[in-house]
Amino acid sequence: MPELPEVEIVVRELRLTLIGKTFSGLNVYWQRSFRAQTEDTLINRKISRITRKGKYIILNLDRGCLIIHLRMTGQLFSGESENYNGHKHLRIKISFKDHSPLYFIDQRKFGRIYHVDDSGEILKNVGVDAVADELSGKGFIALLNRSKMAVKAFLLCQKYVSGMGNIYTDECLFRCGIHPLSRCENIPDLKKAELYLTMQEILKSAILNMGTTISDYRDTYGNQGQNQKFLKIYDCDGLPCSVCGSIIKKEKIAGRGTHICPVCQKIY
DNA sequence: CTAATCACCTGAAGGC
DNA sequence: TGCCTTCAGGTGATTA
Repeated sequence: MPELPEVEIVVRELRLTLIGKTFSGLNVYWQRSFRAQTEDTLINRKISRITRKGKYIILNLDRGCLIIHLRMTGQLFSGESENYNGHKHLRIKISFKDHSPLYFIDQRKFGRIYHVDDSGEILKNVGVDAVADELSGKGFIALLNRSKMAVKAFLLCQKYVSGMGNIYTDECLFRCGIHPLSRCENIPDLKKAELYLTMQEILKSAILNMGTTISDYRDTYGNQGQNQKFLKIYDCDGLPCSVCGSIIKKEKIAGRGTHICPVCQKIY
């Protein structure tokens, strides 16, 4: 469910509510949602800093860190707006010394919370964040030049660039007129640069719109995002393309439902 | 190296 | 109503 913009919203909110808090309790209702890869206990650890890499949320503690991935249906709720005790999909409840809770709700049970000494092992195969300052246009083009993958598979694969998911990948490729099956190395340099700029713009404006809510995504207060109102291709199959009027089709590419304008998007 | 398929899970939607 | 299939914002392992 959540891709980079949705995770970024969650991270920004968690910074406001969790920094400086000290753990006092942990209840795990679905064992596989929680992985302790350290001898240390969470109790009495204090949250010092909260960061993000791709779709991973990293709570840095005074010792070790807690890494959270929401996968498809994971949600973090601060409990400020509602009490989620006894919720059907409550997998983990974290309590703090000030008695405030953090709920991890996850219908499909794919999400994970890891307690580790160091984030290195979990993040070792996660590439540079798609909106990080370290990823320049030149750097992005260099990564594409080295890949023979279909561009959709490349963007979905998190090891080169991280944070892109199915929605934003379809949106970026449509806006650039690039067919998702295009081989990265075959895309003209000008188009590669355009893809970089489009990716920055689409992800950043989705953050300004508080993320995309198709069905499950909510921020930590339970609010929906607004970005779904601005999607031009995702979930638009059967509708006319906003640029040329052709009917948008949907097919399976890179293992995912993929939305394409058959006229606007060119295969390279 | 790239691609395809399954596995992990629950629930909503559509066909018959 | 009910049963069956397919699909869903993700990713990791395994197999061609």
